[in-house]
Amino acid sequence: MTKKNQGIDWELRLGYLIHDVSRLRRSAFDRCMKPLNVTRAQWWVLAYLSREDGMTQSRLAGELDIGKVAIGGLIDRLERAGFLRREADPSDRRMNRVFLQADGKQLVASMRTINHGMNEKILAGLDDDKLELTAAVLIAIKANLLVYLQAAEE
Amino acid sequence: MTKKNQGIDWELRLGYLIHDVSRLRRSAFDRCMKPLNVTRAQWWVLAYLSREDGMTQSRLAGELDIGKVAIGGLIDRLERAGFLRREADPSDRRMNRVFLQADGKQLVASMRTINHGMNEKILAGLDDDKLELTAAVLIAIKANLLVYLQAAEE
DNA sequence: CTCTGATAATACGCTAGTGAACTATATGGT
DNA sequence: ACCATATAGTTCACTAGCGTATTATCAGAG
Repeated sequence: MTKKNQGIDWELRLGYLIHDVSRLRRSAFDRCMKPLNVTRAQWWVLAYLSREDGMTQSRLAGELDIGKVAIGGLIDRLERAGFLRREADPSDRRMNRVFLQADGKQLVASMRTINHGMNEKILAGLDDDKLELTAAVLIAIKANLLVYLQAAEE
Repeated sequence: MTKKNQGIDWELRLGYLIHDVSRLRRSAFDRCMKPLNVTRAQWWVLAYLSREDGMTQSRLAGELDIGKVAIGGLIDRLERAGFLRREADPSDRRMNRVFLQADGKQLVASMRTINHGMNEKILAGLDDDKLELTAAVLIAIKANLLVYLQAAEE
């Protein structure tokens, strides 16, 4: 009787919770970043780019796990806003490499501190042990999900 | 040294994880539901409605925590597909009440079983203790987030 | 060298969310 | 009874994601 399936069904509760927390976290994030006039999706692009400048669009899409189309649109908007610029790769003209501009770098710095502050408040009152176990459970779930999605591939 | 802040910063890791799991779970869900030709957002509408038929649009928006515009669009599509119907409230003509149609009820039933099966696979190999603690941590984070968002309100 | 197939990016059309402005209807205070 | 305010829903313009089809370019087989 230590196995699952009687009582509350965690399957559903956890699903709701993860969805909820993720959504609320997004809201909070967006609220923080609003004064900087940049969206969450755009922030991710800039953050990844700051760790490795000059990636191709496809590579970026892969890192962020979104489609080529989505990344194209994001880069469009970020380029229009002057935070980065596209540059055709000289050795393979199919590829665009994406480089942060000065404005973009500055923005990333501001965002990092804001983000850090927010995250601290959000995890207030939770000690490391519990967080560690939670992370482990989430990692396990993620692994299951990847298997599941892989299986449905063929 | 049992307090936080040295070593790995959980703030960031957990953030990524929650985001990831939520996203992957959505993907898995969508893949499951694809044969039924209904999206995740639409499924939520039908599920909530099945618990209390005849809600107003605003009420539904509140339950699902999305905006009036979003719910309007979802209901448009669901109505067009014949899963539900709008009906003006006789006592207050500003309101539309939304009712499941026979097709919609049937769909909800199919979805419940599919969803249940998926969730079981996703939580495979995790015992109740760990899941319980994870749920508790997520609930705490959610509470923090609500406080945080509330605070930023004014 | 050429043709075939893979890859990078884009265009297009869809769902889904946001906020702001608007219309129609209710309701409460005077 | 009337006007101000609040509420329900819609429209519009925007960001963001998906899948499919298209175009340009590259790279390898014959």
